[in-house]
Formats: sequence, structure tokens, C-alpha cells
Amino acid sequence: MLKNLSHTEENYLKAIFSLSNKSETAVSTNELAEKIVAKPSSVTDMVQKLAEKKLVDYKKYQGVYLTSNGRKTAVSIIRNHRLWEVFLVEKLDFKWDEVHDFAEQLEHIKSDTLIERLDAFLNFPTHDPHGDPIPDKNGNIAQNLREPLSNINIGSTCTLVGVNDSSSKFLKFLDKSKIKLGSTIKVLHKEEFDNSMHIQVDKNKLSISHQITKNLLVKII
Amino acid sequence: MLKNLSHTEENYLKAIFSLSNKSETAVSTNELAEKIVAKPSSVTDMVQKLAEKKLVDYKKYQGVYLTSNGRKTAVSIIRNHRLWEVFLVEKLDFKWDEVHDFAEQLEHIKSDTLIERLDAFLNFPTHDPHGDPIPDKNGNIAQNLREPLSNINIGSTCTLVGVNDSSSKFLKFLDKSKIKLGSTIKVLHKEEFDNSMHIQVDKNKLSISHQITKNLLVKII
DNA sequence: ACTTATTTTTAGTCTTGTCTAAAAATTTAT
DNA sequence: ATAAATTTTTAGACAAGACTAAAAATAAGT
Repeated sequence: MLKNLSHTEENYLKAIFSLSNKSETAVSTNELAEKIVAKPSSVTDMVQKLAEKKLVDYKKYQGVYLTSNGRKTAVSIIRNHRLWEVFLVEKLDFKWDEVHDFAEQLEHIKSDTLIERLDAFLNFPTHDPHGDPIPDKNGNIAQNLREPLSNINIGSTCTLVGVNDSSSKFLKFLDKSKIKLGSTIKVLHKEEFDNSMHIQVDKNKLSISHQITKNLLVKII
Repeated sequence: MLKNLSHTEENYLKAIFSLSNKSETAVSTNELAEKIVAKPSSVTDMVQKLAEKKLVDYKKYQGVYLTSNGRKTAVSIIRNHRLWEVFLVEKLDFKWDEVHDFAEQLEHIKSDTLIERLDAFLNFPTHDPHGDPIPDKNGNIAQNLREPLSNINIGSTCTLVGVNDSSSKFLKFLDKSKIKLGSTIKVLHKEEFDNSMHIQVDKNKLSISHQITKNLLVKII
């Protein structure tokens, strides 16, 4: 069913998936070029190629979106990525800010059974080390209800269940601030003029900027 | 120290390493082409490129051999390959005849620390599932003394410590015949005209062809 | 030694994925 | 509604890694 694709083709599918999830509309050439870090002309070429392979739907000047096959492929690569991240953190003791680049390589391993064995070995984890859901082998993704901390009202208490930014810089900042997945966060105060927040994380109190609160995904208790 | 190479370049280095270990002389273009499964002209191109990168020494019509840097790179890839094989067999429960193709992909993961973590996780194994020694992180390979079963005299007893042929076909044959690493093998009889052998493996007696005895590596007890 | 056979290299072509420069389509602004 | 700005596509080029066909070097056979 799933075709044998180059790493590059797979990366395009992943990028289109992630962008089309954000915007719900067709993905534009420029958007995609920025995400992939390539020139728009290169993107046009590749998108035409993916269209020939029936992995995307594409009409000139109209942007691109995934076909059902394209989506399946993208989700399968994301599944690989997230399972390998769990492996790296749980078994090889890497920290959550160190695993992304390794997983970018490991996700392209052509697998049939390998990834199912890995899944079993890891005890069928449901989320990766950043709190993102791991698609099951049929491509279903658990849609856990979560929202940015910036949406939460003063006085409410919630649990950190994910992050919107998996960059090493952001994750290291969270480590330093003793904010981790599962932490209980209470909103003590919101500053009107800059939307910064004063919060209590487990036992500690601290202030964080709007930039930060937008990227912390929580679930109200 | 080690350059950033393409999978293809790495595969050439691995192939040159393995061929030059067999013959102890420079590796010829044709030999290499057969091993890599490519045309000799393609090999010439690649070998010239590797020579520019100082990974091989090459003089026209004279064959090729690895420089110290080339050898280091090759050994490091072999280390990766063998460690991943141990992982696949020990942790993911693959059989010894199933792991080669996966390891061919995994060996190219660019690693710095990853492979050292994997090594520790696996408890610093010394041999892969086929009995081949795993180079240490400095590139030293334990040269265990072993010889083909075909060399062993009638009446001698030995232990199976490796195989010369890691193809799935050969390994499945061994499974079927209940011959495995660590098995005790006693040579009961040698047939003059075809060099086949009658042997006792642990509790079972059986006859095996010269083709087989050449590919079983043993250590005399 | 000299002709034949084999091995190896060169020259030119192809595909993949990228680029730049320029043309075409679309969107925005007046 | 037409000009200006932006986005997207086309055209042509390049590097990597492979190929075929043909030339050059080496090895073998008489």
C-alpha cells in the first residue's frame, strides 16, 4: 500500500501534514518552502512529483493538500518519529530536548514489522516525550483535548500535557524552571499589558511571558 | 574527525574494508563492482571521489585500499551495524536471519552519542548475533581465533563461534538443523570424494556438505 | 614479442533534488 | 479597474550517483 519514497519526499509529506493541520486550508508553496527550508521553485517541482504519485492534490497557484494515501504515509512517519523518541528517552536516557534530530533520521527506516516490535517493546506508549499523541498502527491519532495555558482563567488549576514548541531552547528553559509534563499549574495572576502570567508550578511560583504560555498545552483538572 | 558522508560513500568504504580483509591486497574495480552491485565505471567514479576525500588510496589501474581515515570510518559503520543487530535480536526478538536489512539502514544513523548509549543499554556486547566481533569505540576489533569447520580433524571437538555466510537462507538451514552459536560439534567422519562431514551437534548426528562446513567458524575446545 | 582477451577508465547521458532568473498568475491598493 | 506588489510557476543549470558505449591500459596465450 504505502509506496517506497525517498527521505525528501517523506519530509515534504510530513511538512504538508503539519501545516494543513494548523490552517485547515490548502498549504501554499511559500509556507511549505519556509517549513522545508527550500526555495519556492523547488517546492513546486516536488509537489508536482508528489501529485503524479497521487500523494497530494495540487492545482497550479491553488496550493496543495494530502490525499488519503499521502495522509496515511505522513501519519506513519510521525508514528515512527514519536516511537523512536520514546525509545531514546526511556531506554537510552536521552533528555526530551536531545531526541529530535536522531528521531528525524530514525523515522525514515523502512520497517514493516520493525516499528510494531518497537511499539511492543516500549509497551504501546500513547504519547511521546513532548506529550504528542502517537498514532496507532491504523493511523488513528488520539485527539486529547488540550489548550494553551494562555487561555486559562485566573484561579484555575490545570496539568501540563504537551508543548507547542519542541525546540531544544524552549525545553531547556522548561527544565530550568522545573516545569515538566504532568506538572500541576495554577494561574495566580495575568498581567493585562503584556499577557504575562504569574503561576504556581507544583511547589514553585514564577512569572512567564505570553510567548511561553502560548506554547504550554494544558488540560483543566 | 570522521567526515559527513552519504550512505553510498559509507557503503563503498564498508565494501572495500570487507574485501581488503579477505585478500590483503588492493581491491580491484571489478571485485568492488560485484560486491556493491554496480558497474565498474560507476565504481571508478566513486573511488576517485573517495580518493579526493583522502578516504582511500587509489592509483589508476592499480586498485584501491583504505587510508587510516577510511578504515576508521568503515569500522565505525560496522560497529553501528553489529550493535543494532544485537538490539534487534535481544530487545525486539527478531531472529538472527531477519536483522541484516534493518541493520543496513540503521548503521547509517549519524550518531555521536547515540551509539555509545545503545552500547551501554545492551551491556557492552562483544559479538553480534552471528558471532562477529563488535569493534570498540576506538575501532579495535577483537581477533578471536576461529577457523572453518572444514579444517577440523576427525575426532576433534569444537564450539561454533561464528558463520561466514549471514544470508537468511543459510541461517534458516542452521536453525532447521539445530545448529546454533555455542553448539558443541564433534567431527565423526570426513568423506574423501566430496569433503562432506558427518558430525555430532550437541545430541544430534547429521551429515553436512563441504559448502556448509566452509561457512561454519569454530574454535577447538 | 605480438596479438587477443580482460580489466579499467573516459566520455557522454540520465534522474533526483536543488538552485537562480525570469515569466505568469493572483492579490492588494489606490 | 487598473497599476503595483506578491506569489507561484517555468526554464535552464548544477551536483551526486548511476548507466552505456567506446577507448586505453594491463594481462594472457601462443
